[in-house]
Amino acid sequence: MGCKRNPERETGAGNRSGKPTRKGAGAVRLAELSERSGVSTPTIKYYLRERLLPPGRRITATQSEYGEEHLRRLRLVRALIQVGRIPVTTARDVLAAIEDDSLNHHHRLGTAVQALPHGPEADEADPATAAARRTATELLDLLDWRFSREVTDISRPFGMLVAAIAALDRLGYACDTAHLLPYARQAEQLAVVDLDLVEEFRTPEEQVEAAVALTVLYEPVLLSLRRLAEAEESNRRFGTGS
Amino acid sequence: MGCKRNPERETGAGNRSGKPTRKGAGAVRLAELSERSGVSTPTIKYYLRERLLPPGRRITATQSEYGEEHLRRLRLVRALIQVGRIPVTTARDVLAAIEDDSLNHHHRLGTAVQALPHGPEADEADPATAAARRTATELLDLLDWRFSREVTDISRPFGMLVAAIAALDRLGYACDTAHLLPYARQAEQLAVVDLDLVEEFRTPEEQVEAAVALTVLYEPVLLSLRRLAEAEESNRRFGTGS
DNA sequence: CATGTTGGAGAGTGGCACTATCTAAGCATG
DNA sequence: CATGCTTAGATAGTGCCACTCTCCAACATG
Repeated sequence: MGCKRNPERETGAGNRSGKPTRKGAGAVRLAELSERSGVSTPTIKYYLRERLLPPGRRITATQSEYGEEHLRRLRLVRALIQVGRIPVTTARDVLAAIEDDSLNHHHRLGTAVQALPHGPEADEADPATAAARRTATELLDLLDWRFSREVTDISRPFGMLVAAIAALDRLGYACDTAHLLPYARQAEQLAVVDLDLVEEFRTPEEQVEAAVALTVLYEPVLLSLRRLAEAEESNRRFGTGS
Repeated sequence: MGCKRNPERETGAGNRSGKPTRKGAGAVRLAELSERSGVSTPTIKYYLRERLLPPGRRITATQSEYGEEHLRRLRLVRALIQVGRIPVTTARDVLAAIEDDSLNHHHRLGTAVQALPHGPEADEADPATAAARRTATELLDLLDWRFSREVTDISRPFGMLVAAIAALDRLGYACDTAHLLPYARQAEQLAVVDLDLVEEFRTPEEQVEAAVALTVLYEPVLLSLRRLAEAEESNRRFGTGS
């Protein structure tokens, strides 16, 4: 505190070529990583401890240096946690899945999405849950989502869907396949747009990271746009009246 | 603990006529409210304390009874908190807005949505935020969302959108109006579907409650469907390969 | 009248995301 | 080589949140 560092070291700024920074080019130490990312040093240490960030290159017994890839990773972590609102431990699992070389392209994405937060487990004792499960299954059949259909028992997004339908049902809001279909059709179209975006990246690594980042970071975009659109539509229908 | 209540008291079960329970018909006390809702008595007490639930009808100095409207409210609260993942204090504000008689129809909804969680405030010092704000404003202009356009400074959904765009930008994912437009168009269509659903209710009170409940509870539906659709599309494009 | 339940209030719990403090080891300078 | 700075790593502490526990006096019920 009270100790301002002068940011005159512009060491290696502009290493934007794809390959990982090599041999200390553009490498910085903790303090500067903190400064550049806007994340406090204690928090970076915490992320290192929690393995959200890979350790830096060891220089001496007590010092390491970090490269552009650390900066980028740090920004990804912050985005996932702050904007995507995913818990720290979840973020670790998601990032681990992204990098798991033992899995193929599609599987890595699946594992990553599987780790995403999804709300509490549905209460299987509740009849509303059973009904919701039936509705959701029926919906997948109608949509001919064969892949999702196969794994309904273990898929977290499916569980999330069931829990939401059950809650709506308990409150007496009709929520059957007829109501859900338009939402599902929209989701289908969004998925196409998203995957098109993903395919613009060349390497599998970039693609998987992009897929996860886009999945998570477009969620707030989608929700905020829906809320804005609803405000707009509400204003159109009920505005300045009664 | 270790004390099972026998649920033989079916007091007034089946009061499902719209009007609020009157004069103790169908009224129950805390223990049974807990049993019927599946929410523990301490938690109900906590909600009463936090004013998420209105107090019961006072019978004696130390006892109150609760009607169907309490059961319904309790279910709404649980759904908002558990499925909609909104914080307890936020839920209180949202519910207060729903019931605020001083506001009109459209305004109550606006206030309720305004109270919804929205992530951290955008860091105005960050140039990415400034750029994101420009992008978002431009998007609203393109869409001709005049209503939202007027209140960009104070609208929480707008802030949420800006933060998300800024995060995507910082990570180097292109996120301009061209990319956002399809999402916004989808959101527009969803809003129409949602508001149609809302208009099926007759009284303004029901409509406002429905609007809030549907806004919040369809969010997990939307997100889970998108994740499922992405898995489906990913499987279609990359599945069983490499 | 004995036993158990209730509403109300305060304190306690566990989880989470940091945040603060400490230590030994370094490097930089004179 | 002395001095003053930073750093990695570990441990402990903080603040917030959503409950959860405990206690009490005032009933209710057999």
